[in-house]
Amino acid sequence: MPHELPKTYEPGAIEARWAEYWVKEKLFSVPTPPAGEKRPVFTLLLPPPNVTGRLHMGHMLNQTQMDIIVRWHRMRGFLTLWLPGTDHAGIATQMMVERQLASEGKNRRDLGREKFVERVWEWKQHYGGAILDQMKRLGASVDWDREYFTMDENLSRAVREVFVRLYEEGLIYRGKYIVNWCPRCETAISDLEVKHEEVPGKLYEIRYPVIGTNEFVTVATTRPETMLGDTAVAVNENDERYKHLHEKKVLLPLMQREIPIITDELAQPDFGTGAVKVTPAHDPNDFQAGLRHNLLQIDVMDQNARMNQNAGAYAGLDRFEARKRVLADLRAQGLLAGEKDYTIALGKCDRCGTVVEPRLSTQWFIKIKPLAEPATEAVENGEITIVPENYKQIYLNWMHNIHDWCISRQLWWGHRIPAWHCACGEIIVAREAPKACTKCAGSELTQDTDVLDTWFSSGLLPFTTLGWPQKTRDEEAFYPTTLLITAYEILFFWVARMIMFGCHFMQGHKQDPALKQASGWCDKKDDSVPFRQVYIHALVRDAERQKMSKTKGNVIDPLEIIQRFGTDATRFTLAAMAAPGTDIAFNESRTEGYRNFANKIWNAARFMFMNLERVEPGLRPGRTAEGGCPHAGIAGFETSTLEDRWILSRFNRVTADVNNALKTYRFHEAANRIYDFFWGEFCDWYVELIKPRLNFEAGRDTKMAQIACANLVNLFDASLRLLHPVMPFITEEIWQAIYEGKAPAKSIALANYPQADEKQFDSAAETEMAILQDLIVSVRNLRAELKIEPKVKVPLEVFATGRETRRLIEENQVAILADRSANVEKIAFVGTSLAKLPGSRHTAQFDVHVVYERKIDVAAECARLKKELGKIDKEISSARQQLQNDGFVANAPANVVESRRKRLAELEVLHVKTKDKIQELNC
RNA sequence: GGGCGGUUAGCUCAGCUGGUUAGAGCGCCUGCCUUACAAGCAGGAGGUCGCAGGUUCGAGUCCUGCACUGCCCA
Repeated sequence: MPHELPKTYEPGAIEARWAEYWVKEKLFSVPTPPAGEKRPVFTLLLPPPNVTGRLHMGHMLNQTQMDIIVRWHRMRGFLTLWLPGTDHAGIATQMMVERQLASEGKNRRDLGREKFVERVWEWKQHYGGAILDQMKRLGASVDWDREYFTMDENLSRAVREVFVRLYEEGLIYRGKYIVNWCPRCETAISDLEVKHEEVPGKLYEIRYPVIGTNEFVTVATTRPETMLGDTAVAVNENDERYKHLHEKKVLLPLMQREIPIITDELAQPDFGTGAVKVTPAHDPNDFQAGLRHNLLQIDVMDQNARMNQNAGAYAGLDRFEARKRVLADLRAQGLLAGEKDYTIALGKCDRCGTVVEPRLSTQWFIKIKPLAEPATEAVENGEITIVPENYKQIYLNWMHNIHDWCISRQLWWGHRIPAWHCACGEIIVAREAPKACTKCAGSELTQDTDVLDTWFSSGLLPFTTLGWPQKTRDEEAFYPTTLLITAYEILFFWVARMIMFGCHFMQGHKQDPALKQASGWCDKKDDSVPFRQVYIHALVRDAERQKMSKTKGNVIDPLEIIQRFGTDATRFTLAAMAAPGTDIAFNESRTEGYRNFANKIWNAARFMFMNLERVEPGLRPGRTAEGGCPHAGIAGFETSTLEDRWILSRFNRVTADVNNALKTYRFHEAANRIYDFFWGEFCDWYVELIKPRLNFEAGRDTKMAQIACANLVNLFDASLRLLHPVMPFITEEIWQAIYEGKAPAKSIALANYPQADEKQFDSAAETEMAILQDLIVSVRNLRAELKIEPKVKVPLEVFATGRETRRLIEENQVAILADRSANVEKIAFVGTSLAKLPGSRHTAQFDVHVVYERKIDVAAECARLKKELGKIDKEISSARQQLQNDGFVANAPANVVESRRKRLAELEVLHVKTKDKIQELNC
């Protein structure tokens, strides 16, 4: 089989095959843990993508990070539950199906509510699962057996339960208020669903004649069309300009309606003319003022923001058309006193971009303060930690200024509000449809036509997906969920609401103490929170740092990137660029680089298999004696040489770093550490250094070769496990191949994650290896500078400053002689410094001279040496200055002072050597 | 108006709690098809860490101000 491995890694077929295998084998399904379960648990809820959704880069980043963390926990022996599902996405889904109907020349009213909802379900059956299929292709290791949909019967029942309880507790109320209304979606939306945009506009000044005088009051407004609904003019009580007009009335132009002049703080003397028109039905501030002064509320628009019959002559006009007409008419009557350029903060519907109309309507609201308080405390006192920490303050600020939440939507798709209206006016809120009115016993009850905000149901998911309102073992074991990974954008929409609902409805909940302890959450007092930690990930932008948007046309399709570079490379790109707190400018060249990394791994594997084939089959690692998975480090690694000691030490350090990085969600650090290790140390040095040992020709030491080979395969196995959470596919492919179908687990995903063994840290080996690397690099360097033909072998002269260094170089001559780029013929040791010789290089530990006839380029060499000397001298003076400074010696940690001293000694040696050489060359 | 972030090599970005010589990838230059890999190997050039102060024995890292820039909220 290894013979058949293509020279270039081709991810497509391999990834598809494993993705399917993982799902088919149900590798990531987690049964309800029995009582007495002792393993630590890790629970993660997938932020449900919209059922209408298609995978975009944001999902891909989010899911990559979740999958990394999830696989990492699973491999470390946690009982790891990742719950997938989709969101019914009220407005978006309804829009989708309405569009479909429109193409058939129909609209939802033609169908009627019931048929329409059926139609949405049909649509969902056909197209709804797309994004989950895409997730499967990403390798997301979720428990597909537990997939949820927010409109599922059990979750819907939980939604009704929550609504009824909140209503009974007085935390849900119904009332007529100004809400944000989208005239296109024909529904109310919450404050959060309005996006403000600063646009250039005009501030118009309109003259209202004061009745019984020849005077006018001039009011300033950005929305002249709403004047048709004016029911007062306000001035500030203390404004001297208007004191004489208190208690008077004005005649509203165009409508010829008499309206009072009132005094109210609404009018700021320094804004515009100091007088403002008051339109209680079309502005939230005016609405409040209207209540204060008992003003009429005249609604002049309909649900599509067209002027209605209250707008007199303007009825039937769209609001923007009406504005033009109103202005023209005012101008004609000489009542338009001025227009000034003005920046307007325009509110637009998050979903469709239509300008939102503040509209007076009857809606359901949640009284939020009582819910917000515990949710604020949970974060303040650290029961929930938010990473990166700066989001904590953002969260708290928002919670401190939170407003009541409008939860009703005038849609057909969603959870219908469990309230029934009786002809007598009574409203009955109940879990199931009531038979008769609780007040008049009448049976003519109609259910409220509104549905709930989609976020209302998704806010409940952390507990409803685990069986709430029933008390279940799942809930006891897996709640609170461990972590939430999500985008900043939905911190308020979703995260805050989950915390509020969790703290409220799970109050008093206790997680199974054994599991809680095993999972490391003993220090947490509150088990009502929906999650212990929140990690907020960055935004993925395009290569020019622009936010991706359909309108800009700069959207990068992750599936297309995957197609070209493979899922592993795409995942790696996102992981490697995901430094906490900074946005990702997605750069394709990086992905290309990580595809190359995959190819590098692939070819290293080919090299390994090539050698494995020549060894008895018994050498391949198999099941351990206990029959379980390979242990959590490198098994069966024999350190017989310096490079063995070195790579083992490096592997353990990298393993420690990677585990630490993942612990703190430093994905980029984890990815980069593995990359540097695998490519820069394992491939570039270790594999090269053991090549001489892998010679199986007759007369060679086969025992030595076998050890080298075993080391190689064991190290590879461990490295694959280390990398697996980031690049699940290629690691699975090679890992399975190593075991030739007899792998100790069904998947590398179920093998053990490497843990560092500090006993295998070997600083001495690392220092020695660094000297050896310096020597080899010096020779390569000299060869390049002397322009020696790559094929020509050169003899070397070496002077070692210390006895230890000499021994080191002597003992590792084979390694030096085997280096293809250095291409050394033989090594001769000398007793005096070679630093002065042309064609030599020096470090503080050794001088090396390439014996070669060709003249060096003296001018270039001088330039290099002078530059080097300059650097050395600069560093020497700063080091001396530092060491002469009593404050430094007294205050700096001992190891810092010590290393500075050592460095200075080294620099002094380098100074002498470099200086001598400059003199020798007559620079 | 309030709040938060960014400014480090030609480009895209690392540099966590202040401590040896500021790193990577891509791009660029030079040389190599060396039997794992040209999606590769070897070597090289390239940075007064936005500006000005301050704290400190020591600042890319902490503080203040300024400039430019991005985001969120009202």
